[in-house]
Amino acid sequence: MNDVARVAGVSLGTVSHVLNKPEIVSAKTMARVTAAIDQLGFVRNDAARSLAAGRSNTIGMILTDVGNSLFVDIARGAEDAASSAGRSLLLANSDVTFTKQESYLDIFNEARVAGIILAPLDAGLDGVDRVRRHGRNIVLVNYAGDRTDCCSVVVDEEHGGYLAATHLMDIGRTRLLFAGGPQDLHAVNARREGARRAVRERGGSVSLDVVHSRNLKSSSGRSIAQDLITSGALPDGILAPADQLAAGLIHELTDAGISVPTDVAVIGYDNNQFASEAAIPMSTVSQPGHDMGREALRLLVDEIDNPRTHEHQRVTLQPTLIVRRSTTMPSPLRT
Amino acid sequence: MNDVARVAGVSLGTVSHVLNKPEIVSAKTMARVTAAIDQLGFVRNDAARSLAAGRSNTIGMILTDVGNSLFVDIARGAEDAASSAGRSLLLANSDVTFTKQESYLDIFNEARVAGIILAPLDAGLDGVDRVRRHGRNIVLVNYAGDRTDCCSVVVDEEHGGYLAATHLMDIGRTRLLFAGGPQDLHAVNARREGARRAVRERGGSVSLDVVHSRNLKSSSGRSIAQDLITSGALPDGILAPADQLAAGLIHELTDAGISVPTDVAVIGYDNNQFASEAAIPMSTVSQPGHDMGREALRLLVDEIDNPRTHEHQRVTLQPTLIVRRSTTMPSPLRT
DNA sequence: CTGAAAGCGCTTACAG
DNA sequence: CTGAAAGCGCTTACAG
Repeated sequence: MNDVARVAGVSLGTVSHVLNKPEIVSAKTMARVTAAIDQLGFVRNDAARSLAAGRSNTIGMILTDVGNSLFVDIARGAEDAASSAGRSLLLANSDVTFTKQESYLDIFNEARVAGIILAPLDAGLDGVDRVRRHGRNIVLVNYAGDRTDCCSVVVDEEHGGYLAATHLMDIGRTRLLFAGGPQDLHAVNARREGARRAVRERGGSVSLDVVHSRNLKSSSGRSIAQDLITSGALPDGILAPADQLAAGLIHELTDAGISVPTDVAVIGYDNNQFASEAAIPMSTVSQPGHDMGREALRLLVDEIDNPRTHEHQRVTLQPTLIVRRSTTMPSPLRT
Repeated sequence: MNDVARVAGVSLGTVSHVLNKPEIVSAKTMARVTAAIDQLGFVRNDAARSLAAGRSNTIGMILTDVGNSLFVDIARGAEDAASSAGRSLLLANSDVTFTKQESYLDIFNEARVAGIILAPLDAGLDGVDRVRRHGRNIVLVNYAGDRTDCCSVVVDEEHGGYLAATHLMDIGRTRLLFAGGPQDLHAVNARREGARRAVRERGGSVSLDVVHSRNLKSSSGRSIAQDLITSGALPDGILAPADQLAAGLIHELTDAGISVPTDVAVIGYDNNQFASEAAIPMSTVSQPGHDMGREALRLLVDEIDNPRTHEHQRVTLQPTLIVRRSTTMPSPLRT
């Protein structure tokens, strides 16, 4: 920047002004300085800028699992909102690992980012305290426990389960199974409760069984399906709290000659990319990932820009039902 | 850090030493300083550190498309290697958009990261020059054009096409079709050439037709399949240069009552997550994403640490064939 | 092994 | 509208 000032024949402060407050610089000076910048190929040193200004322009985002398209959607939403707001977004992948989440929190903290968007693991929100203690703004997305001391954007998981169960009952299924999922995942529990409520409200003779599994992967779906087949007591509608799990279920059922959806209708959760690509396109509950990311970034920027007037809030978005062939009676004639 | 020095009763420089060169500090001083750090909850300001040291500890990585699991694997590989090397990795998603790629390049350049790993678009490598002119280390991954002035990690795309075509011929297919893909994508062209070479080398009466498509999405696969069905001239083996495309093809063929793989064997490319989850698990060519990321980071760190002795090199990794049901004759009896 | 001091490249009141 | 100067929080030779 010194070089730029020399070449342009102005002072250091003036160069800084054309970069940060172009509106207070005269057109002539402006032109001289930008010419010098171009000529020299000058690129502002952001480390120095952050240090001098006491704040940075970039926002850090920590995703639970970039292999899950929900988080990719969230990142895209945040990215779109960030570029509209003139901020840059840097991503980190905690990869469902608590220590990685904590470590990235520290990295962003050391980098003095303007704020952090965290999609936290259920495992714990200790890091949030640590970061907030340093005055760093943080907003939680996708899961927020019961925290009210920072902004958060969550999805109504209970409603998602409710939607899925209601849909299965609407197509006439009466022996439902909520299949799989660890018992200690907040989202899974909420979805299960939503399904329970739907069945309760419907009344009548609809039953809802529950089985658990170690994780939400397709292998768990397969083993659940095998157990069902062995037991001989098949449900006629299955709710899986994840598309992967549902894919494993469908796979194994179909292989055993059990027809999906005729014998058993299956609905997943998350609307992952492959849900629509499968040979039996999968019904699912879709979470508004893009909106989640956008909202989270909006809240964060408000907190950064208006530290005095900002009030923490929890934004709850609604999931939507997506009906595909895995819960649709095949029509005798395809159009 | 001033506060830490005061509380510990040592000088500023000493605190810096315990953070950066713990081996030259006495045990007693070390203990006093770390105690003070804990007590104060001190977190080093990375902006100041980068500025004073003239270099940063973090590495920036720009991915073409985090929605594609290949890039997620690359990120994971780089992340693993980075944490072993004591560096932190920050991600950005160019989302197959050239302007975003350029903008992130500039952001990392402004941030004075220690180095950049770029998975570039075919669209152009201008930004690479701009960044290198500022002395920033950069390594290219997945695609490198013909650049030899920086390190790169690529996959032998031609060999991938060769593997796929050879496999189809090995299972007795003789009327092959290389289906889809824009004509201006380097990777697609190389895969097609590999397939051609395989057919040529095999000799005999195997034919290889080629059709193009606007993109690599499943909708393109569907429309290609429709055209084939309409024309009535079906191949008995199809190579698709992307799993998505293959999924669309399989979908549409199956819906029309054409059996995959009995009538038409289909092989995809990339080994995306959904390839194994599909109702007809898909054969595909797998790229070693994790290794690509790891290698790229290794090359970058070598360039950063040994600027004098470092020599640019291109590492070419080999893809592998993954055979699944979409190219396997179904056995009459399942075990 | 430790301390004092210069300097990294910016921003930002403050004068003018 | 522009310039001079202090200061952001560290690192790093250099003495001792």
